[in-house]
Amino acid sequence: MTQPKSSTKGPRIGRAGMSQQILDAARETLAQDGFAAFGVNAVARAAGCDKQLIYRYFGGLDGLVAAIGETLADRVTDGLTQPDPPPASYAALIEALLRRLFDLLVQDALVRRIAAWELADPSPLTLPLAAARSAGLQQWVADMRGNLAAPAGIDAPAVNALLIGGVQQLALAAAAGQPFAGLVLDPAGTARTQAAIAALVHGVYGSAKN
Amino acid sequence: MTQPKSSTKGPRIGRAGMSQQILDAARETLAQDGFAAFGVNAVARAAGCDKQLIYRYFGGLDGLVAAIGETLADRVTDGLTQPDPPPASYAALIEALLRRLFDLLVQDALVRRIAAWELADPSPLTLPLAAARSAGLQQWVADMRGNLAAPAGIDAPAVNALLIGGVQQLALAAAAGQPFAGLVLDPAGTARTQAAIAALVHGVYGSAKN
DNA sequence: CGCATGTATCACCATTCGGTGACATTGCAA
DNA sequence: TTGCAATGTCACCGAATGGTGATACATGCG
Repeated sequence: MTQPKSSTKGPRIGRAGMSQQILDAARETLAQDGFAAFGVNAVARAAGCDKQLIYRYFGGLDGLVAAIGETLADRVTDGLTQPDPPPASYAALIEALLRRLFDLLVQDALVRRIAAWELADPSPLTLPLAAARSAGLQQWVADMRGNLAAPAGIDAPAVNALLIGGVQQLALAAAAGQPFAGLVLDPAGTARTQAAIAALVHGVYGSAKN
Repeated sequence: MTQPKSSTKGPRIGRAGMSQQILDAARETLAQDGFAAFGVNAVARAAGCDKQLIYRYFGGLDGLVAAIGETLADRVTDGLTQPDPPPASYAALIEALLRRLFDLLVQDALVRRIAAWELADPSPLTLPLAAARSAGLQQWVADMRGNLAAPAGIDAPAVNALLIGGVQQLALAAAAGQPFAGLVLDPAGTARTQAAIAALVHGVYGSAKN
């Protein structure tokens, strides 16, 4: 009974396979349990391997987070992209961005958890993550903008930052199942949110096709 | 040398004094280090007493958080209040609310950390905190509103939730020293933020004195 | 064959955490 | 004075954390 029937040590899937497995487990752990539960032990458990491999292949948690960050910008851009006609105005562009960002955050737990992480526990670790998320947004805008421009006399970056923050906040609260500022985020509340987005965007940027 | 010169045990400041000391230490710990570092040991260390007293006087962390929550609504309402003329329009009311909320969150680390806590790690513990924060906002609005009402045809609760969320998000990012959505939150960025708030509010609610 | 290199795991370390029981001291009250 | 409840501290527990050798196994190369 003591003889090693099936070898438990030694290479089985190889470095490349195991690295990918660890990376997937890290994403899943972070997406499911948030950054507070995100550690070497938890990831190793989820990956079904020894934590030593995380140090060997990624140089610790830092490297693992950096690896997640490298694919994050594309994940955001892809998550925002849907096949439909290009926006006819700057207002329509921003409205589409906000609506899809809301949907993306509600659906993609990883991106949502990362957003929450940046806010609650900013650290050198989260800086590249924040940059990657921002880059993903900007990439989508660059892809879709065409030659649309914001109306003159309005500080579009500041206005957009505010709106993006609002959407992000509501999406985080929705995922938490908590009402926010008196707004309950059930399906009906979601519809109201989208209508409010439209009202705000067209209120500042105008409904005309500029 | 073994005789107890100055007694280290036994009552010194009494239950009331010690409870207050613990409560203060809890607020400071949460404000300084955030919810991730907020635990029985950390609070007891900061209060300079044994953690057993936290269990005795508050019934554990839960009760301590609840005690913090009880004073939170008033803290928010007071933090928003400043002596100045009542708003002349619904738009001015909301604009004042948003500007002051931004300032409050930037200055009051405790309120800010609690807001971040609700987002990053929602739990039964944070529910009363979220409710208290929301109640503080609503109390201020009730005090200031007079008989101003939102323009018809606009879902004011949803719009306001979005704007409040945006302000909150920017304030959290500012405290973290991180740019948000391309907006750098130095003094100049803060000025731009306030201008963007005004533009958005008057865009949806109109500049007229309704 | 023999041996080095890469792969994967186990065992262990010090530290911290939340939580509890036992004990010393004080002050009030009978 | 005696007794007792309240106050405050200490010591300990099991569990979990991040981190580091040492070891077993597999493979390829000479």
